[in-house]
Amino acid sequence: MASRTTQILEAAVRVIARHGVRGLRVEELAAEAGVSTGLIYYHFKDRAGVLRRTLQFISDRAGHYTTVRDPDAAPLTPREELEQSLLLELQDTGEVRENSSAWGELRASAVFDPLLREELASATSLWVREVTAMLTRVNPAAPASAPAAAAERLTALVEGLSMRWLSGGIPVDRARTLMLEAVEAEIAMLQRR
Amino acid sequence: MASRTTQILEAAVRVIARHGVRGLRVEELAAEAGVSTGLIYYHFKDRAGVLRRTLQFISDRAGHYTTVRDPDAAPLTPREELEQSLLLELQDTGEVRENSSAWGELRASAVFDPLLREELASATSLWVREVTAMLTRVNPAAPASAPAAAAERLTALVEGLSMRWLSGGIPVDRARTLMLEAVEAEIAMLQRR
DNA sequence: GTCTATAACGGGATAGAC
DNA sequence: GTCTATCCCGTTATAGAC
Repeated sequence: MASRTTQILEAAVRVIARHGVRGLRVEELAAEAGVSTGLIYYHFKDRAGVLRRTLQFISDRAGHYTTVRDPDAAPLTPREELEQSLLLELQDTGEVRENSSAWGELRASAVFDPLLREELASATSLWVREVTAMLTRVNPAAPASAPAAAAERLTALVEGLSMRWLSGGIPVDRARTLMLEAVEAEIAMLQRR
Repeated sequence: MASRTTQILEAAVRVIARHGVRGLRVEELAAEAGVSTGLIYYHFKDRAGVLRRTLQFISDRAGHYTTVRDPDAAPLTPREELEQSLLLELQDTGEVRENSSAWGELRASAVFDPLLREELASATSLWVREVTAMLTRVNPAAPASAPAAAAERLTALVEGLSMRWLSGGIPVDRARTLMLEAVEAEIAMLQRR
C-alpha cells in the first residue's frame, strides 16, 4: 500500500505530464491526489520541494528502462529485445505518454537545475549500459567501444524523437519507423568493423 | 544597428537560456533589454507573443551562425558541408549555447502549449528539408524517401545530444564525435540501397 | 495528519502621461 | 514609441480547528 507521500508523488507525475513543470498548480495537485493543499505543504514544505522530490521520483522509478516479460513466452532474439526496449518509449498509451512527458520535463529542468543533474545522469547511464549490453549480445564480435557509442546515439535518438512526437511534430508511428531504421543502421555499422 | 524589437528578442534569448521559458519574467526581460515592461507589451502584445516571436527569431538566426571560412581553402564536399551544418549546434560558444538552450526550452514548452507547436513545426520542417537536400547531394542515387528519413533522424539526434550536453550528461566533444559517427552510419545506409 | 479558511504575494497586463 | 504607476488575478503559503 502506497504511503501518503507516494500517493501525492504519483499524482504529481500525472499533473506534470499533463501541464508540465511550469503548469503544476498546488491546488490541482491536491485535487488529483485527493487531499487538501494544506497537506501538500505539510509533507513537502513548499512547491519547489514537491518538484524536487517528484523529479527524483521519476528518475528513481525509471520504469522506463525495465521490461517485464512473461517467462513462458517465446524468447526474443537479441535484436528483437533491443528493438522492443527502444520502442517502449514510443507508444501512444496513457502510461507511456505520461512517463515520456515527465521524463522530458525532467531533462529540460535539469538544464537549469544542477541538483537534478546528478540524478538524471545516473539514470541515463544505467539505461545506456543496458542498451550497450543488448548491442553486445547482437554482435559479440564488435570492438568494445562501438556498442557503447551506438547505445548513446540510440538512446539520445529515442529522446529526440520522443520530444518531436510529444510536441506534435511527427506521429508516433513515424517515430517508431525512424527508430527501427536507426537500429538497422547502427547494427550494420557494428557488422562492418 | 539593431531595431528595438530585435534588441528585445536578443534579450529574450539570453533570459530563456538562463532561466528557461518557465523562468522568463516579463519584468526581467525588460531589465535585460534595458527597456520598460510597458514597451514589451506595446511591441509583443503579451507574454505568449514574446515566446512566439523569440522562437521564430531563434530558428532564423540558427541558419546564420554559419562558419567563418578561409576563402582560400578548398571548397567543402557535400558530406563536409552536411557535417559542418549538423555540428553547428554542438559548440560550446556563448551564442550557440544560448541558442540551443532556448531552442530546447521552446521544444519542451511546445509539448504543453499548442500555440508554439505550429511555429516549431515549420521551423523544424525547414531544417529537415535543408538536411535532406544535403544528403541528396551526398548521394544523388539514393531512392527519394531515404534522405528524408535520414534527415529526420539526424536532426532529432542533434536535439537529443544537445539536451544531454546542456543537462550535463556528456561533454560537447563527445556529442560531436557521436554525431559524426551517426552521419557515417546514415550515409553508409544510403549507399547500400 | 489532515482539513478549511484566509492572508500574502508575484507577476501579467493596462492606463495614461510624455 | 516609450515610460511610470498601478491594478488585478491566480497562486503560493500559513493559521488554526479537528
